[in-house]
Amino acid sequence: MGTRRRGEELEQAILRAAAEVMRESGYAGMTMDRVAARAGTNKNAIYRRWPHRAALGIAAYRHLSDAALPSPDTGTLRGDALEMLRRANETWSSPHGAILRGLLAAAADDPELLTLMRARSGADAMDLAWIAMLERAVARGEAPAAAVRPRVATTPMMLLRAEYAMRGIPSVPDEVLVDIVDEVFLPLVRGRG
Amino acid sequence: MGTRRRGEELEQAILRAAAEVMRESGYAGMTMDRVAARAGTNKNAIYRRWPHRAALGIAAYRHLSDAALPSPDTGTLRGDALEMLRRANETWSSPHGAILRGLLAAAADDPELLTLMRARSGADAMDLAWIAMLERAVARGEAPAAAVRPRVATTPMMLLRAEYAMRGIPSVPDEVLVDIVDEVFLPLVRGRG
DNA sequence: CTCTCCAAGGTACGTTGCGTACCCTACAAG
DNA sequence: CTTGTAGGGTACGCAACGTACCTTGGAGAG
Repeated sequence: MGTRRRGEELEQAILRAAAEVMRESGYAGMTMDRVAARAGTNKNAIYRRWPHRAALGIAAYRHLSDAALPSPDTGTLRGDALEMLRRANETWSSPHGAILRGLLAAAADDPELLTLMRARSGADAMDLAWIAMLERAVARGEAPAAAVRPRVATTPMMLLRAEYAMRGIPSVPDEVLVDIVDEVFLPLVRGRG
Repeated sequence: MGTRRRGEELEQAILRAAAEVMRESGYAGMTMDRVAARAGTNKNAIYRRWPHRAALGIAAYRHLSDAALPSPDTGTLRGDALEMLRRANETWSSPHGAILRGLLAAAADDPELLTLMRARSGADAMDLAWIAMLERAVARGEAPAAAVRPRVATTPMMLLRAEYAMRGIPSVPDEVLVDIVDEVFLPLVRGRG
């Protein structure tokens, strides 16, 4: 027989299996027995590594989320902002996003898990991208330097997230994205001049 | 013995029991057996009325949520806005709010339940209060008429909600509320002039 | 080369909680 | 008085989580 897997190798196999199961049936359908079976091992091996299902789910999520997209550079602040929102909207409304929402719901009342999620889902990197975007706009003379503030930079994504929480969810219509940019973000940036 | 309860009377008893249990142990602790026991009946009577636990939870939630507070009127737009946010923050971070979050998490992937929640939790009434607030500010000459736009009015509450989703939750620090008002809401309103 | 120890495998179990099935009983209406 | 319907009691099936315990492979020390 193939030699018995150990340590790192086994760990990767479990994570891969968990990711596959989540892709097929979402986080809700990711049962420990199923993951164990799929990975060709048993629950012991899993529980020796992660304390509970949620932790495994979060750990496995990174196997789905791939490299961060490069920051868009359309030449205008409006174009960049819209592009960022559109990409985020696409990601969140994909099957991929459904999994993330499932995880989020499961972690919703456990702050410890929530911070884990934050780290894995690249929310912080996202904020930095918005700051960078604003700085480019300032360099082009398109926005006042005073507009480069964290609260301003994070507002559009925050609004998009809240929009998800309110609606049934799947996908936010494009008009809303345009609205967020034209009615909130740009006035906010320009108002600082 | 007291005569056997039926129809409306029994239904109310069940809802009251469910609300009590939720108050004590949150939505997660609201098991069907417990509710039945507390109501002095059995699960049959419950399942004859609600298809599943979530539906009962949502139905019982109205027994906790009481009348809407009156809109604040501090004399300044800034004061009103801050007061609204502070009240919302208090409500959401109370035990009461914990229950609501639990319900929300449970309903998160069922659009049908989500709309039910929206109706019960009075989110729409909230938006109207913000519009009214803006109109008073316009009447006082404190804000340009062009600032009375739905997207502007809903932005602070949206930001607060997103803040909850991001953090572990319980309570958003007051500085954040001040920030939302001073860094986003007021500039947005004034920028319209 | 052998021994030893730990991680992995196998399997079964205890527990909780949802939702269902049945059958018995009170009570209201005809 | 009869009868149908809603309540009550109870037990069950089932899915999943998390745990216990024992057996076995195989890597590394001596």
